[in-house]
Amino acid sequence: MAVTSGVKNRTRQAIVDAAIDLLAGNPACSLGDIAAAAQVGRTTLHRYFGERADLLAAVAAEGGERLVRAAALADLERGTGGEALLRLCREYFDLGSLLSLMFAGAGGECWESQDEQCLVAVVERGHADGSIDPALPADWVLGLLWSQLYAAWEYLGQRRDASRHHVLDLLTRTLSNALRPPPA
Amino acid sequence: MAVTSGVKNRTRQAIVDAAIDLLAGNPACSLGDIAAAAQVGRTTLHRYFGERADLLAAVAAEGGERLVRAAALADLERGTGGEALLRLCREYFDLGSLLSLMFAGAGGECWESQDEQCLVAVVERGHADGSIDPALPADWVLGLLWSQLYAAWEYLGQRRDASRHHVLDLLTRTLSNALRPPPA
DNA sequence: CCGTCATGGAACAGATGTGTTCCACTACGA
DNA sequence: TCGTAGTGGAACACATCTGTTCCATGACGG
Repeated sequence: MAVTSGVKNRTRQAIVDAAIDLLAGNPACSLGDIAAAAQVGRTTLHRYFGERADLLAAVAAEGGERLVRAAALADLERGTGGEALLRLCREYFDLGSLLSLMFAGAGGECWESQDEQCLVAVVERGHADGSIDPALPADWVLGLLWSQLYAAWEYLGQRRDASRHHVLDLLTRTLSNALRPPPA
Repeated sequence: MAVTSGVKNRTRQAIVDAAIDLLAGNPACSLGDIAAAAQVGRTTLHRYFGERADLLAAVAAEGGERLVRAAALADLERGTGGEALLRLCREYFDLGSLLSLMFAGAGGECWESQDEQCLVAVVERGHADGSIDPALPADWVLGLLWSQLYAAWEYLGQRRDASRHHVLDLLTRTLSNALRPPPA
């Protein structure tokens, strides 16, 4: 049951990708719009995802995978907690419209459930090694990470003249400053 | 034409208030839900706001007024730009669910149009007087302000044990750190 | 007591989205 | 050439939201 036809896989992926892009802009968008964006008939979409909830679940699953992949690329075990968090931030920034989806979709309930614990551990490592202000609770730090990521993504979308690299630089600077512990 | 009946004013205000609360949680919520939340018949709601768009416009107007009022309370002319921005942040924080609405409603297009310029001036004052890192563009700083406000509001909503004052303290600390210029 | 003011409920038509069924078309391999 | 897999279009019933109309009720002042 593992490998379906290559065509089916590609169609399914096209639908999920289109769904992520459109739902990021408008969480209430219609299935017809998604099908059109995926260049697929609405009938075909329903063949892959019987109900809207099925598609949303697939989107959540895909989003979760991308987050896990990004976290893996960030190599969270290396260096101080603060450094690891900044690397993670850079990887997350590449996720693009998925970032908007996290905010629109009730702050992301599902895909973070187990990943959350892992990230909390990184922040607490930062608390211990002095790279993150211990006065900032771990979940506050993570909320900060997400909100600044979203702000950066929006900023990039509105100011087309700003280069991706420049925005990432601003993001890194403000986030690392925000987390920096007081000079003791 | 200025003063309608006191009853009408109160009913209208109740509808707008309910709309702000519900739309903040779900921008696609139905007029029936809003009417129910305002403890008003759907007929009455339609009597005050012929179309959904009319209600949304009233919500935007009310939101704009609240923002302007908050900005006035912050006394933006006083002190350094950085200090003024932190005072503004504290005032905005009291706006509650309106914060969520700003993000859900496409990042707030209308009510900021003229206010935006005023806030940009405050940030630039901060650039000049050395209280805000000049490497951070003004609109980046404002985007940061909004995103952290949203994060703080969400944090307060999820962790009911955290006191309003404590969250405001976290917000102030991280925001002022993020904007602080490098030690030169 | 009577009129009006503000309201709520019921019912309706129209629009939109959803989920389903049925049929036709194309590509591809046996 | 034939059968199958994957697809798209048309049509349908169903649900929800919207905007409107009509009528009944309670409050309040003259």
